[in-house]
Amino acid sequence: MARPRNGPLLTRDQIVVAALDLVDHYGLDALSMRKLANRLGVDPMSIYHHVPGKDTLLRALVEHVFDSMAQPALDGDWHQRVRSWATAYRAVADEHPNLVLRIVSDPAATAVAAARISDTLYAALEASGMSPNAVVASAGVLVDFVHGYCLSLTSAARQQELRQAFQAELDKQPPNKIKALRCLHSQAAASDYDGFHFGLDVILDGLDKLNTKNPHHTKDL
Amino acid sequence: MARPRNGPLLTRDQIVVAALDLVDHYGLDALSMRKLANRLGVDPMSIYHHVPGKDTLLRALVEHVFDSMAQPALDGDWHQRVRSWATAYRAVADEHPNLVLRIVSDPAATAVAAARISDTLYAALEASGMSPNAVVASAGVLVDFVHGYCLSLTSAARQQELRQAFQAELDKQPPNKIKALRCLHSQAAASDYDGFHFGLDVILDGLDKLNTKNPHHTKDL
DNA sequence: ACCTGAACACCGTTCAAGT
DNA sequence: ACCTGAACACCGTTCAAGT
Repeated sequence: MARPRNGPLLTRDQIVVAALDLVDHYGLDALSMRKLANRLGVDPMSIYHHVPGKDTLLRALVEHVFDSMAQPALDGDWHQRVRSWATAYRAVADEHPNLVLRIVSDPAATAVAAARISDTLYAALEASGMSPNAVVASAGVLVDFVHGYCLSLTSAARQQELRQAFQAELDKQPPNKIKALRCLHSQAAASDYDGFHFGLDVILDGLDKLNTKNPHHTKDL
Repeated sequence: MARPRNGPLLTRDQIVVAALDLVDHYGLDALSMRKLANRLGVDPMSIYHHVPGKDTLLRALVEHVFDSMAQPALDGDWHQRVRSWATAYRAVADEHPNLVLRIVSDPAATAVAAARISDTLYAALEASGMSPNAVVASAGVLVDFVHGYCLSLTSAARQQELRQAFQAELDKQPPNKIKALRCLHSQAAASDYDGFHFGLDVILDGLDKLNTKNPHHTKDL
């Protein structure tokens, strides 16, 4: 309760936690330096003594959520290890859906965050016997898929809106062209099927095929 | 030169084209209703007589760029047709990198835009002999990968910044943990290798395997 | 019907001033 | 060293008024 006599009123960590709370509860657009200061009971400008600006603050948010990411399991075959990595990555997105857009769109933040946790992904891929070049290329495919999937998850939170837009678009199309689209639509609306593991399986199978076709390949990607 | 006596000073199409031009040249953040009006030589509020607000305007931009998307080829086997679809989609992102973030993050816009062009993707997947459920799931994987890849392309435009952040992060890591990361780093910096086709090949191979393992499967996704 | 300008409720950030 | 308040240069949008 009693605040320490000497310590600063504000710490960088308090700022980051409060900002993340704001984003998680009210969305990325609801985070403004002024609202954040208000929530911290402080003058807007006080924040600038601990963080250089809003952009740095957002970067710090991304770092913060990746710091709390679960360490992927290190046992099992390489398929399982890759799945474990992807699942841990996805969990971060699930816990902070309002931050996903920033996670996937800020290259610096992503690079820094990814560096902390992607050793396990590279190690898992190396365990498959791929060449270093293939490891890098494969990691790229996996990261891109996971990013795209996390984005689609975020959109799913606004699925009602999406469904309406989709329905309106469907109604404008000639009926003979949209059988498959209606299928997607009803699928997306009704099913609780999770495309995440399906996608991982497809990619892992594809990497298997690449390995058998081309064992110890080094430069013919 | 002479403007028609009766027509309105402003049309929705002029607004969309000018806004896209602003985004393409100066970035998404540089698009403000006020700057747009200025560029059109008009009062900021005049725009609101043709477009209800900024959000609708951004949605219209996405629709506009997808309207100009190349129609994917309809010949060839289903692998080629999927590649053709993905390439056409990617081309849109290449031509409007500053809009990619909006494209992948606005579910309504994406749904509407995708409906216009994804018949070809579904048709291609159906030609592989998959069940309708598998077609939908496979399309999801492909869309997610393409979205993730397009985002990484956008980031690549700011690769210099990314590389610096990455280097800084590398220098902080213990040297024994980062061999693979350094590999990625130098690869990303030096190579002109395109992960796009590699990713498509991996996914298509994975879908092949799924088809042979499980011909005419219907519900065991 | 279309366009305008003033006004409102916001932003991020700089700067000089306080303790 | 840390915090504050006024100020600057912006936003998107409402509203009443013009033609």
